[in-house]
Amino acid sequence: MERKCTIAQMASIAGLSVHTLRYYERIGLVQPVQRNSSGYREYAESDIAWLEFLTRLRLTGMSIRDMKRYAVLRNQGPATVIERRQLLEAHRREIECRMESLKHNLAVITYKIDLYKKTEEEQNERG
Amino acid sequence: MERKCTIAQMASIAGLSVHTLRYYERIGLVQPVQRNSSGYREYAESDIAWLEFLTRLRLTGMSIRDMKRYAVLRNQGPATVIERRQLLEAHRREIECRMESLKHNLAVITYKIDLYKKTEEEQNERG
DNA sequence: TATTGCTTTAGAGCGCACTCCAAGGTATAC
DNA sequence: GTATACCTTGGAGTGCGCTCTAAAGCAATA
Repeated sequence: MERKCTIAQMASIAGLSVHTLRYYERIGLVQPVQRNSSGYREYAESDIAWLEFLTRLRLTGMSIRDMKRYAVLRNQGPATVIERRQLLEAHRREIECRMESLKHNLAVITYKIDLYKKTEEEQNERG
Repeated sequence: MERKCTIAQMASIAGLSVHTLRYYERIGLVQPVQRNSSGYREYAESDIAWLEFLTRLRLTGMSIRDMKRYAVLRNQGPATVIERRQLLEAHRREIECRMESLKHNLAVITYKIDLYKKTEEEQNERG
């Protein structure tokens, strides 16, 4: 017997707003959630992992459009594992690329910070 | 004597669209550009470095709002170097944070990719 | 002189990813 | 019963960062 939780509880667990949870369901990122007799959503514990993975994809810059592609494949079952892997691999390459770019730009920004420090020292000497 | 260039040339050099160049000027990220007798913009070579630095800030996820703050400080001259350094240092911390998060999420995604590979192998054996 | 291709402006439009609202139903506590 | 705190929906609104349009003027070439 799986524990159920309300949308507010799930929002708190998954670190998303209730608005976002409903939005994700509406656009098909999440399959229709079970309802109780009053029509309230009843999230299952098993939904947590999926929402967390979605959040990971978002945090790493995947667009909702691509997340949707992934979600659709996932819903189609085991036949799509190759395609899903390829999608993730493409995303991984993008992340790696962006990390490289970040690293480089970080170095330039650090260089600039050091220049400012020098300028500050000179201002102190003159002042 | 500095070389001048048109907005289209600058767009090509800076890797931004002419729309974006005008937009950046309009919102004050870039100070009013010199004009020739016909009212056309004449970018100076010295504008390139600033536009490239702005692009670096954007690429590293700084909001236009914060870039504007930085630009305003810069326009106020040497008196603001400390504040500018602090702003960049705060931004650097954010970049470092995001890189850490990317690194972690990348690991999870890689883990998932490897799981898919295993599944694929099993499917092949059974198939 | 006409065409093509650049430039100008104010202002509108767009795509994204939410975020919120109004109007109503349900659950719990007092 | 009633207060309040949650839940539902469709649809509108928001903030961001551009991106484009219309209407006009300027420049270079045939």
